[in-house]
Amino acid sequence: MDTTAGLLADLQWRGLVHQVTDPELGDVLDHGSLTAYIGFDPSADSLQLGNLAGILNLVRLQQAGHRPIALAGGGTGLVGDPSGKSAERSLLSVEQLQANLAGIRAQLERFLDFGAGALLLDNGDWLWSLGLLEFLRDVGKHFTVNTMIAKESVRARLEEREQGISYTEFSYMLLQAYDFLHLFDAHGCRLQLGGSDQWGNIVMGADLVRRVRGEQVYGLTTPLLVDEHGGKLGKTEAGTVWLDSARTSPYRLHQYLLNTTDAQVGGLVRALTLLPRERIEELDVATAEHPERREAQRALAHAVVVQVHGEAEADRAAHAGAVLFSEDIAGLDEATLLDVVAEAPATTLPRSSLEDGGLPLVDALQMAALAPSKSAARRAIEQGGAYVNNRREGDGERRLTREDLLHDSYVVLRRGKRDHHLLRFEA
RNA sequence: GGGUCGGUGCCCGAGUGGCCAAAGGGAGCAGACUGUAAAUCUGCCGGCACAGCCUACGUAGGUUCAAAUCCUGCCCGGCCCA
Repeated sequence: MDTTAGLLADLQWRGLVHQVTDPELGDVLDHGSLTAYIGFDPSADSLQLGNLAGILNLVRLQQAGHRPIALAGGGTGLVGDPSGKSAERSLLSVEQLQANLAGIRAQLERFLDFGAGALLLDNGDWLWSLGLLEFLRDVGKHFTVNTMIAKESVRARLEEREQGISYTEFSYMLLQAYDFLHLFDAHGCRLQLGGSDQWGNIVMGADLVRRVRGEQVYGLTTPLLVDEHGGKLGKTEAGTVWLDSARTSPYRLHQYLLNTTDAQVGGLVRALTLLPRERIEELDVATAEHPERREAQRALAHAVVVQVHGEAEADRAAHAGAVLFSEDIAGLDEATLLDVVAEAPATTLPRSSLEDGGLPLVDALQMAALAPSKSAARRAIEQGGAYVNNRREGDGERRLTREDLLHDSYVVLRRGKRDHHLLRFEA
């Protein structure tokens, strides 16, 4: 890894730097080894696509010779961060939290080399044993309520007429500040990274270390990645895009990224892949000159799926997509058909359901979860948004019969342009 | 604890006895155009046995021929007072 260009400069070029507590951070990073951390929210048992940018920043740090710490918020997760939240969060149970931490741990191990110095810590390890009085005297004393209520995340909630903020969430920022102090003491950690919504929390942590230990530490935030509609990256109407293949299949992940808009793709390639600068600049040119080829989108989708699920899964996802969107399904031989459709969700039904006049297409669409209700399924059909074996159907009364079976066993349903589902009929 | 304002469909937000499955906007879905893009245009957007019926406006009751709209209890939240 070429570090002479400067790690911070590279991050800036990638559009991953929103704010830095001190411009000298660039020099500090380039002249010596630093320990840095990012906190991950354990509100689910899997990380999300949006977390990938943070994970990769840790990877970049490690590759540049620094020591990354991934901090799972097992303690703070019990309290809930008010940042960016308009409403009070519901509290997680301890058991739920443990399960979530285990899932997240497994995912992080794919990216960071914990054998080579990287650390994975759970702040529950020190927050659980922290006494209230000790905390109030040692930490609370260093902050005035005045600055606390001035924080954007708190002020928003104070001004909001319909929603207040509980004392619990109000205290969150102090806990996070304490984390930084603890990591500084225990591991010499001098840098905290986070999304731009973490700026306030990060600054408080850096302040605390400065006041209590008289040492200079740093903070860096990355811009929040958003999709073309200004929503958080990886949040779709169908749900969150997860890094866990059981929640979001590699195929779905691949498709999600392949559909990135031209305007967005450059930024995502920079943030979500470790591709070298020259390669990324090639892709920029490709997008500008031949947007219809979507080379950058393909590279993005491929790179991300390789990182998250491995080479084989990435290839399968790409191949399946290519076939599903271009060729005539009915013409495929059985092996190819199954191989391709294996990437799409599938449902097995008894063969007998095709008897007695057939299975109403409306029911089939609903069972395949391609429509939330029969009414919606009927509408989709009548509007021309439903396909059987990739042929459009317009009749709301349509029934599936043996005539529709491919290779005597399968029916491929499609809703709209891109949602496929395999029905497998067995005796 | 007292006062006061409020809880409407995925979200925001109108409605304040019938014309309300509930204006408007956003999100979402489908179709056309395209490049499995963006923008734009069109349609849809509670459910079902679908020209009809059922369920819905925090919750439980009540008044009325008729309630999201009126009354009462309860739950939840904001603000103010203690």
